[in-house]
Amino acid sequence: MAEKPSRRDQILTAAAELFARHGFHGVGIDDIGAAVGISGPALYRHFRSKDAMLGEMLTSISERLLDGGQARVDAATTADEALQALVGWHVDFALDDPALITVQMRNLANLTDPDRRRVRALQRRYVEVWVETIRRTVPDFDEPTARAAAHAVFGLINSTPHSAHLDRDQMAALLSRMALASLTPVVVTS
Amino acid sequence: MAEKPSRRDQILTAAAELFARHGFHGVGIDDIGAAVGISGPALYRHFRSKDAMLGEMLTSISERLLDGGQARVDAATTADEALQALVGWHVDFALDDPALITVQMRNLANLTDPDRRRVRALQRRYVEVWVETIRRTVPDFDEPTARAAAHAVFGLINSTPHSAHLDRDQMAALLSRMALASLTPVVVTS
DNA sequence: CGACTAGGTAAACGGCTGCTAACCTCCCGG
DNA sequence: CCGGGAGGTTAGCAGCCGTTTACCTAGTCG
Repeated sequence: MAEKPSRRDQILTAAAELFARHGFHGVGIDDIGAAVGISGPALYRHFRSKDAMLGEMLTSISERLLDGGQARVDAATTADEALQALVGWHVDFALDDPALITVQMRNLANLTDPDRRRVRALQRRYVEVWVETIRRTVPDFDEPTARAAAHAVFGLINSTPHSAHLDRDQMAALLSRMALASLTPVVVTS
Repeated sequence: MAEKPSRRDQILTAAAELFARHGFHGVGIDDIGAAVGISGPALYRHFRSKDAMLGEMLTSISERLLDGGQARVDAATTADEALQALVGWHVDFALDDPALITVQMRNLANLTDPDRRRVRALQRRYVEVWVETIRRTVPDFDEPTARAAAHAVFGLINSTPHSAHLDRDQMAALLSRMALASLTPVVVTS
């Protein structure tokens, strides 16, 4: 089978890589074309515009994140389990698709208005999944605090692309451990 | 006295704000001018080029981060104290200058080659300060792990700009607590 | 076999944008 | 009073870049 990736998908992954490295405006249509072996305007056989590529890229990322996260939480039986699953899910995503994570973090501002609305809505729902899960395991967080904590954990996990010094498994273990520890309820020490 | 900020500095802070919001390529020379009340090419009385603005901006940020961090560590007497001071320093910086932090995170790729080399060198030295401090308090981290952990903590703290739901002091307390907790040595529970 | 389609090309256009040029106006020291 | 530098202005150029156009293949299918 092997399910050869469609041209559209080839283009999207190549573009994601480039956008992640140079930023949306730092990448030309010709660069993207060259990255998949065709040149320049041939891309318009597959996408209506450069903006449309970014739009499709970001909405699909946001959908995958939300769906996967929701599924992991639903599959968990305890609150602690849910949080661990959520952290593991996001860590895996960030380690397996660093380019996509980077683009999602940095290039929201370059979206078309309607696209940005869509992506923002999806992201908000994903954050809500986190907020609910966090509040179930860390009772001393009120809702705004939990939301801020969720964003902080995203930052922690998404920092991945900048440091590839460790191999994948060690990195996953480290990030999961740090993320969970950062969400530990205050403990009175000594 | 009041030490009125020089025109150069006005321009740099305005530009930082714009770069943070729209990205380097997303901001025009005219936008920056308009933000300080003059228009367009007048900026060239103060900077040699748009790239030079970004260069000066990022090198000064990196220098401030390094110097301040080093000073805090030097002033501390114990290892734990040093780590707390370092975290507090970075948190304060991120909360007081969210635009600068954002630009430093996202726009390294837009620097001129020599500028990028300079900034990278400064950043590396700053990371080294963290690595040494972390390793003094978390003995079970080897050096690459400590480096990865440092980057993760940067990500955690630098996520600030995306969530201003809490007021400054609550935010500072939350971020410091989370950052320190994420660096806690493994504890055998139950 | 012919016609249509999918997917590619190279060439050209048009707008945006960084930067330069030419010029103007304070202000201030001798 | 007057000469020059500091700091503006507007007009314009040059180059880049997203997009359109016109054209060229292969396959595919009636």
